Parts: sequence; structure tokens; C-alpha cells
Amino acid sequence: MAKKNKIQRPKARRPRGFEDKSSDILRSEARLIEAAFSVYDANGFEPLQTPAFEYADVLGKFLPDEDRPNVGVFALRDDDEQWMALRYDLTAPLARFVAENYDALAKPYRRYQAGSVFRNEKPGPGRFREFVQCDADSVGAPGAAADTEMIMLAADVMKAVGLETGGYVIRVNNRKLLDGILEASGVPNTEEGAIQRLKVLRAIDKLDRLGADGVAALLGEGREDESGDYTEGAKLNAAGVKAVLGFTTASATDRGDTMNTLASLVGSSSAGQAGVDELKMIDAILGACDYGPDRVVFDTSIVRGLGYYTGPVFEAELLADIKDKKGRPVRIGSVGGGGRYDDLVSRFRGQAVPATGFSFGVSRFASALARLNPEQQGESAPVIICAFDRELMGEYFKMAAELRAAGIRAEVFVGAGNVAKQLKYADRRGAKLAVLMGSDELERGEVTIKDLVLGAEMAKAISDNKEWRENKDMQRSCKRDQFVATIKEMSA
RNA sequence: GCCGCCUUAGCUCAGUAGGUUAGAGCGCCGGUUUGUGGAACCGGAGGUCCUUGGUUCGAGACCAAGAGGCGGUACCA
Repeated sequence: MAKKNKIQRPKARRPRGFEDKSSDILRSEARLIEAAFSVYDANGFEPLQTPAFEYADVLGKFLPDEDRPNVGVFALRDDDEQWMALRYDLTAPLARFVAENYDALAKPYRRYQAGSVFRNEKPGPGRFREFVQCDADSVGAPGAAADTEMIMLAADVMKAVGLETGGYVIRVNNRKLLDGILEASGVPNTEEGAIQRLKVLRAIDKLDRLGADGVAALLGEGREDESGDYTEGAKLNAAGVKAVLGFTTASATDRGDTMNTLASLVGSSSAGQAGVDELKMIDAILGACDYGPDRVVFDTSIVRGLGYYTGPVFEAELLADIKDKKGRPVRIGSVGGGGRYDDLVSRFRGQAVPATGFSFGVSRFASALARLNPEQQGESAPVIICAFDRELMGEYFKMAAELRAAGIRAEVFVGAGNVAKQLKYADRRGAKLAVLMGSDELERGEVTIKDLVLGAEMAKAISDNKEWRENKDMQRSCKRDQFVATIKEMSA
């Protein structure tokens, strides 16, 4: 019982929903961002970086005289008592930036940005409280041409990350169409109908998960799930439910067919007609640039859950290589999305500032890509130069520099321990080659290079330690001035 | 927020009916081997048994509350 008095140590742990990212993940995410940035840059977009903190009201949060900030954001009070919060997306900060620098910016202002965003919500599998988004937006362009540009950009990013045509699809819809349908069903296209419209959007968003029946319940009175939780419905009448569900299944593979169907569906609604007209414009530009239905389709079942979209909306989806029974590619999910949001900037200025953009979740996209190509691996481990003799450290670093100059990743062992330790380190790092140069080699003017992969292979056939240690077949020596060339040869 | 499951070593888990000093495998560190990563053998470190309270002569085990984790559902401006 009389345990020795233990020092109270802090427990090494991280807050839930916040992740440490390993080198492999970091490298694949960096490649993804680089590919996207190069597409945006080539299209004339400019990079922008905004701070992680914004004033809470800028983010669209009202924090009246409350001690606790609203849930959903990480907020704190500055020393002047003002509420600041970590950004939860990159769009609200962009709206602030544009409004703040409006006169100095050439419109349309088109920028791209990647960075961490923060959401104070319950984390789940694949859902974190900090995650990286990569956005491109176009502010100040009212027409569907700007939306089409974003759609083509999204398709180009898919291509730039190495996806073949058929491996992805951009699905396009238009909020105005649904507004038109709802208007015809008695939901006014005004402020009063906003909450109801949002409920409709969220219900449609759950189509793939709940099926038509579940969505019908959510569009009507409401729905109770298996755990007994009740979700209030959008309270549409039976005809409304039918109209909305009919709309979500109205799209076909051919964009022209879809437009014809929709034109008859929206009838005389002005919002609906405007939506169809925009799709026509989008289709015309896509057609001229050869973005066929194998890359971009019109799909009335995608809506995006957010309330701030006002016009065309779209999602980028990865299609797995596997086909379902009917021979169609299986959906593995949306990796990004975007759309038109005409009211976000005008919040700050009281003057119309139309905007449209595209955003993808970097981690989700990167891990989906990794699932598609598991064989694609990251950076190869560096050549490890063992610190055999501490007197020769200068020479070791010089050798490492020579390797780097030849484009080979290399490092000198700077830790503690004998050669056995150092080789064990090299092994753990996954290095293919280790360089050994001690007094023997120095005398002969040579360098010993050990092939660790070959050594591991040979070890399988050897069970005796003495034999294993004396076996030198996995290593070779070369003259000091042949060093870099030999490494090159052996790493091939 | 609501519902369910779970919590013993770094990891995966065992722990007999409530009974001294809480175990195993893997991993880690060291040695056999101070110029060679594997294997084998030997040794070692590492635990507030999630926390608090209760029942009991006695709790890792039984009871209660709380915390944390996992899953589902809702929310996600």
C-alpha cells in the first residue's frame, strides 16, 4: 500500500475532435492543396490569407449580453470586451475582407485560400473540431458565367489531383428551382418562408440516408427515429411533399432532357423560370468547353444544407471504380461543394454584392483519394549517414550535403548511441540505405553503404545471430569520390 | 441535445464466487553482441484497475452519481 510518493504529472492528451496529423497524411493533403492552388492560380485567382480569429458579429453570430458565447463556435472575449471567435469557414472571413477593402479591390475579386476552420460541435468519425478547408470564390460577379467558372474549376481540380474522367462528377442544381416549386406549393419566397425552406433543404439532404419515405415524413409533419428522437417536419401539405419529391427525381443524365423536364415542372413561377434560364447558360458554356455529362451533370437531388445559397449550387463527388448491379459507378460521397451566395457580403454594405464559390474539405478529400489509390505512397525515407566516429562529424555533414545537391534526401545521425542503435534507427525510419564510414574506411579512402531492405530480405533465411552479423552481402564499399553515384545506383 | 454500449500497462485483453503482493501477449528499454538493423534467449521499466461516494471485516469485481470514449440521431449559422 505504501506506494512511493508519485510526482503529479500532467497527462499527455489532446482535446477530442482535434487531431495530430502524421507525415503521410500531411504530405498527401499538401499535394492536394498544391494541385488545387495551381488550378486556381492558372485561372487568374489570387491567394489570400485571413486570420483564424474574427469578431463574432462578422461571423454572423450575435452575442448579446451573455456570459457564454453561442455553441458552435470557439469564442473568447478580447481585452476590450469584444467577442472574438475562431472562424468556422473561410467564406464569412472573405465577405468581411471584401467589405473592408471594397474600394481597393478590382471586381470581380477572385481569390483562393486554404486553412484550418474550427467548429465547437460534437466530433464523430471523420468529423473534427478543427479541419482544413480549401476555397476559391468569386465576389462581385452576378451572372451564371461566374458560377459556371466555379463549376469548371471544381472539375479541373478533380482532374488535377489525378482522377480520370468517370472517377468523379460535378452535380449541379439551382436553389431558384426549388424556390419556384415551393412557391407553387404555398411556401412564400420571402423572409417568412425562410425557416420552412431550410427545413425542406435539410430533408432533401437526407435522401440518400433515409430514403423517399423518411424524407416525405420530414417534409410533412415530422419523423421519429429509432432512438425515439423526434424531428419536426417542414409541414408541407400532401401536394407539396409530392411536388418536392418529384422535383428531386426530375433529373436525367442528359442535361438537355433535364432542362426540358424542369421547365415544365416550375410552370409559371418567376423564380423557377430564372433557375432554368441559369441552367441553360451554364449548359451552353460547359458545352462550348467540352465539359460533357461524364464530368458535369444537372442533379436535382443535391441541395446543400446551408441556408445562405441563393442560386446555382453544386457538389463534387468521387465515384469509386466499382460498379453496382446496373453497371453504374458506386457513389462514395461528396468531397466538396459550392454555390452562389448573393447576400453574404451585402450584410456589411447594404448594397448588392453577388458572390459564388467552391470549397472542399482537405482531409476528407485526401483520405478518399488514399482509399482509391492505396498503393500511392509518400516521400521515401532519407539516406541515413551514421555517426560512426564523432571526430568525423564534419565529413558526415559534407557527405549529406553532396547527396542533397544530387536531389537525394539525406540526414546525418545526430542522436546518441553506437552503430547498432543507429542502424536500428535507420531501420525504424524505413530508410533503404545507411552510410557507414569509420576509421577503416577512412584509411582506405572508402565509404560503406548498407542496403537495409536487402538485409531484411536476407535475414529471413538466417537464424543464427553470428552468421547474420558477419554476413556483409547486403553492403558494399566504394571510393569516397564515387559515393554519390553509388548511392544513386543502389537506391534505384 | 437525445438514445444505447463501453472504461484494468503504450496497444489488445484476462482477472475465477467479493479475499494477501492485479496478470498475459505484443510493444518499449537494457544485456548476451563497444564495427553492423533481423531472430533467439535473459533481464527491466511501465498501473490513482476512469473519478467520487456507498455497501462490506475486506471492492478491480457489487450499488449510485459524475467524467471520458465509442456508435446512432439531431444541430452545423
